[in-house]
Amino acid sequence: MSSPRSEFLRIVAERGLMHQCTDLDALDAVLAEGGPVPAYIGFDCTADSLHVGSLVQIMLLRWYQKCGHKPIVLMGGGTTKVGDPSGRDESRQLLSAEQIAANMAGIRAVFAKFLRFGQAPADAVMADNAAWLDGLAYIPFLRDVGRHFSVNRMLALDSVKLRLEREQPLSFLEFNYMVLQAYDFVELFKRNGCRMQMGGSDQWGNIVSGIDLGRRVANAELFGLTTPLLATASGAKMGKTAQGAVWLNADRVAPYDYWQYWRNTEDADVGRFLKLFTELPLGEIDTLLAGDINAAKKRLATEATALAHGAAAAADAEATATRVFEQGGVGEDLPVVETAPGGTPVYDVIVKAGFAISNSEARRLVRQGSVRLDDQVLRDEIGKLTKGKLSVGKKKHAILRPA
RNA sequence: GGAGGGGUGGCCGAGCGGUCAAUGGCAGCAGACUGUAAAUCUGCCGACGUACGUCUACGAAGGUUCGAAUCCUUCCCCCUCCA
Repeated sequence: MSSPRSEFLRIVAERGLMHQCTDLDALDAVLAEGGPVPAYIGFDCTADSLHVGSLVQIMLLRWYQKCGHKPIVLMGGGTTKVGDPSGRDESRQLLSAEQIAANMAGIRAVFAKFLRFGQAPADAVMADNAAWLDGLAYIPFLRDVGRHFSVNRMLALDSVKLRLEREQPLSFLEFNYMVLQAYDFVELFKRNGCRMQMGGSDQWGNIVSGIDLGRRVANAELFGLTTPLLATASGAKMGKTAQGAVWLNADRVAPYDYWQYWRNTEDADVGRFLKLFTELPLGEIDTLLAGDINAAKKRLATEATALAHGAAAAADAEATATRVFEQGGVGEDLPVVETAPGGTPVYDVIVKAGFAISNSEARRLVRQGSVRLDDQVLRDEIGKLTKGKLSVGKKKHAILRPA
């Protein structure tokens, strides 16, 4: 297909958001007809927030809505009880119903930042597959849905095949996951007229299963579209740092740290990330890339932070970064550590600031000469501090303040 | 059910009675170089303690021994082949 007629597919192609699509031409025709076409992406409720690893999918839904279509966010309240075997060597730990409910609430809050929810035709809606999965009756389900699934074919799908090839166990529970996900798609078609499922490229098999099932049980023409599996230029998974995942909610990762995450993007990734994780026009991105690479990174950081935390928080993060890194000062967004009246030992302060996970590690940092107070190297690993700017290495800074 | 193989630090993977807090690789952290980048080189990398040191750790529980990740017993889990 040379040039898509629908705005959505054009953007998706231009920005590198698409990996595979089941029937690009037919989908293009449907989307170009005008009128909101509902499409969904499913999210497991395995944590109480989403992280940068899910950001491409979130951006996809955002663009989808911007193009006048209706995004459906499907919460896997039911499927999370089963666990998706895709891309994993071990089965997921089973979560309790309470945990799942709590996680769902957290994820909902993340989406509120990225999508417009409401009752209008192109407003986003949120669904929970527990609504139809929890009450399923086993025998009727097997007869109505199970008979359409070929075990022979399921065994050939990557999610199953890889596990078997690696001689890792695959329980019958997990084996059912794709059946349930396929059923979700059909159920969303029946309930919301949902025509398309999107997801990461590891979801391809699950998505196609849903399309097949839709054709068989509902005579529906459904579509699938996947995003590329993202890694940094040096091969690391997106969104993983030493401290853990880069979460999208401010409780877990402060806007300042979120901004820093993007600021430290590898050179080779800046262009790709600007297209994927900001909404800057392509022309402007080209201009940025033609200029100073560090300016482009700052722009990336500010734009991405604005999407997740709002423009004000993004501006604050950037202002703090400028003061700290370019002017050697301090900024309001730096983490604050309160010190005890008589002073708090250096190592203790380092741990409290989150720059080391144990006293031993903090002491080591001091011994290595990596710790500074107001840009003066500290050598005494038990010395007490009361106030000033504490720095560990080049990037970690915190403000000490007497309690 | 039978036969065999295996469970070691975040991961992979050596060790197979003392010199083992446990080789090596990856990941991570810091230093140098730079641009808050990458690559490269160097150092660090269980916890607690200013330090001599102490404690916890090699699937679990017992045992043998002056001394065990290493030997014995039982148990749990995983894999392969056979039924």
